[in-house]
Amino acid sequence: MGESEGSEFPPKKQQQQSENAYFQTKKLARQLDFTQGVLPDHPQSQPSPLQKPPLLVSPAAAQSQSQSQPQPQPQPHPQSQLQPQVAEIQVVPQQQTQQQQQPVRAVKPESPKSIPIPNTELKDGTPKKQRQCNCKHSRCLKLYCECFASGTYCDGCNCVNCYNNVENEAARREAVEATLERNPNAFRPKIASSPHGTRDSREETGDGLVFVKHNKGCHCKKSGCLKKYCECFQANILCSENCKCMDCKNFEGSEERQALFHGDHGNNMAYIQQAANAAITGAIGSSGYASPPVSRKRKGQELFFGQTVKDPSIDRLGHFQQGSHTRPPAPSSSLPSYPVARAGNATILGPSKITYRSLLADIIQPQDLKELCSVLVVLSGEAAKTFSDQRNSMEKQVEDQRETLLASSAHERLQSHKESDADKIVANDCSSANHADKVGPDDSSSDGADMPKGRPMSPGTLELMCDEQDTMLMAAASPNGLMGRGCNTSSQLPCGQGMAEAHAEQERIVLTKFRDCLNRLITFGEIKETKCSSLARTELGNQKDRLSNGIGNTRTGTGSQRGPFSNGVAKAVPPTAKPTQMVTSIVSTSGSDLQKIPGLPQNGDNKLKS
DNA sequence: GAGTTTGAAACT
DNA sequence: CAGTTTCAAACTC
Ligand SMILES: [Zn+2]
Ligand SMILES: [Zn+2]
Ligand SMILES: [Zn+2]
Ligand SMILES: [Zn+2]
Ligand SMILES: [Zn+2]
Ligand SMILES: [Zn+2]
Repeated sequence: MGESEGSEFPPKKQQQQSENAYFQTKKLARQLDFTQGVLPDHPQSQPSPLQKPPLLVSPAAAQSQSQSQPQPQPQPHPQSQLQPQVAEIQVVPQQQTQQQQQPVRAVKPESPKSIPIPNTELKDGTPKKQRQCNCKHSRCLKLYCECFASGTYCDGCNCVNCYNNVENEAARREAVEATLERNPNAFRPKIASSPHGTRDSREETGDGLVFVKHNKGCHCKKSGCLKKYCECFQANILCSENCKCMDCKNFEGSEERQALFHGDHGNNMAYIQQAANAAITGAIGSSGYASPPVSRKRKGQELFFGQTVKDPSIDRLGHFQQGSHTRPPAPSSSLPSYPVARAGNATILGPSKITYRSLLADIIQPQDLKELCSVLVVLSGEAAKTFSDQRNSMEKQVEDQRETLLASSAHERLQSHKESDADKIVANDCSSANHADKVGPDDSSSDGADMPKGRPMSPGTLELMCDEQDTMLMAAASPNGLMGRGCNTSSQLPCGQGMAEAHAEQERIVLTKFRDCLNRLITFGEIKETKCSSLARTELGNQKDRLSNGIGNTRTGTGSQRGPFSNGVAKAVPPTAKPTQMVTSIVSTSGSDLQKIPGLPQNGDNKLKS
C-alpha cells in the first residue's frame, strides 16, 4: 500500500528546485478535453499508429532555439513520423541499404503484454492505443515515464499516483521545467535527419533512404543492441557512432542482426527474440565480452558486404571507432553538415540568413490542427449529447466517433507520408538556428531540431484551416454519426429551445477548449521568448568568436564526407522505416523545431480569458 | 502473473 | 564527469 496511495506521495525531492517554464505536450486532444470529465475518458483513441495522441503545440521550440545546432544534421526533411520513444535520434537520408530488413517494425506501439485497454473496443486488428505506462514511483513526472517523456498526458494508463494529467498541471509543469533544466533536449524527438550525401559505403543505394541515428546513442552492455532494451534497436535504427554500446550487433552487415530480420518475420517477435538471444549468447560464448571480438561478426560482415563496414573501424565493441575511444566530437562532422543541410533542404528557412521568425512559428502543425478540430468536434458532440441525453450508452458512441475521427485524421496524415510507423524524424533546424555555425561541442547535438511530428504551419495556413475546420466538423460529424447520434440530439431535439441550449453549451465548450489551447500557445511563446533571449545573450559572445573562423571552417565542405570514415554515419538501415516516405514527409517541414508542449498554462495574466 | 534483466534517467 | 541508485520496460519462466 504504501506506494499506491496516491495522493500524497512524497514528491518532493526533486521538485524543489525547479522552476521554469515548461510545457510540451503532445496531445492536444487530451489537453483539450481537459477534462476527462467531460469525455468519458478513454484516452485512447489514438488513431494513429503513432504513439500517443496528438499534440498541438510543441515546445520544442524552446529548446531548439536554444541550441543551435550542434549537430550536423543538415537535413532536409524533417519528418514527421513518429517514433518510438527513443530518446534522440537522427535521421539521415541515405540510400537504401538493406532491403531486407524492413520487416520488422521498429516501433511498435503496442506491447504484447496485456494492456488494459481502456477503451474497449478496439478492434483487435487495429490497435490504436497508445501505449500506457505502469509507473508506480515516479508519479509520471520523470522521464522514466514514457507518457511524460513523450509529452503526453497519461490517459488510460495503469500508473499509480499519477501527476501527469491536467489535474496536476502545476506539478507537471514544474517537472517539465526541471527536466528541461537538466536536459534541454529532453523532450525533443529523438530523431533527426540528415542527408547523407555520400553513398560511399553503400553500394546499394537506392535513393532516398534515410539515415537515422540516435542523438545520444545507446550504452548497452549486454543486449547486443538486438533487444528492445536498446533504444536504437527499439527505434529500428542502427547503432551509430554516437553509441557507446558494447558488443554491438546492431550495425549494418551484422549477421546477427540480419538473422533477426531474415525473412520477415515481421511480426514474429518470438522468433526475433530467440534469434537475438542466440546472437548474444553466441557472441558471448565465443568471446565473452571482451574477447576476440570481432572475429566472427566482422568477418561475416566483410564477407557479406565486403566493403561496407570494412575496416573501418569497428572496435571490439563493434562500433565504429573513430579515433579511439571517446567519440570525437567530431568537429568535422558537425560543421560540415551544416552546409549540406542547407542544400538538401532547400526549404528550410534560411539557415544562413537570419530572418526573423515568429517565436510561435512552426509550433502548430497541420496534424495538430486536425487533431484540434477532431477534438473540438468530439467535444461538441459530446456536449450536445450530454446535454440532451444523458444516457449511458451514449458514451460509447461518442467514443467510437471520436476514435473514428482521430483515426481518420491520423490516417490522412499517414497517407500523406505513407507509413508512419517508423519514426519521427526530424530535420533539423531551425529557425533559430540560424546562427549557424555554432557548433557545439558535441553533445548537444541535437539540436537541430527535431520535431516529432509534422510540419509547421504558417499563420496563413492556420487561418485557412479554420474554414476547413468547419467543414471538417460537419463532415466529420455527419458521417460518423455524430450527428446521427450525438449531435443530432441537439439538432433533432424536439424543441427549438433545447436545441438552442445545446448549441450554446457546445459553443461554450468548444470555445473554452480553444481558449485553453491559445493560452497554451501564449505560454509557450513566452517561454520561448525567455529562452531565446537568454540564449542570445549567452551565445552572443561565443558566436562572435566562431564567426571569425567559423563559417569559414568548412571543413566539410560538402558534407559528403563527414567523418573520417565514412561520414560517420551510422550504420544504417532502418528496417521499418521506409525511407522514401520518410524523406517525403520530412521535406515539408523545415523548421521543425518545436516539440510539443505539454503544458497548459492556465494562469497567466495575459492569457485569454473566456 | 511473478520475477528477472536491462539500460536510461536521476541522483550523489 | 564518473559512480551509484532508481525506475519502468523488456524479457523470461
Ligand atoms: Zn507513467
Ligand atoms: Zn502514462
Ligand atoms: Zn501516469
Ligand atoms: Zn544499444
Ligand atoms: Zn545504439
Ligand atoms: Zn549498439
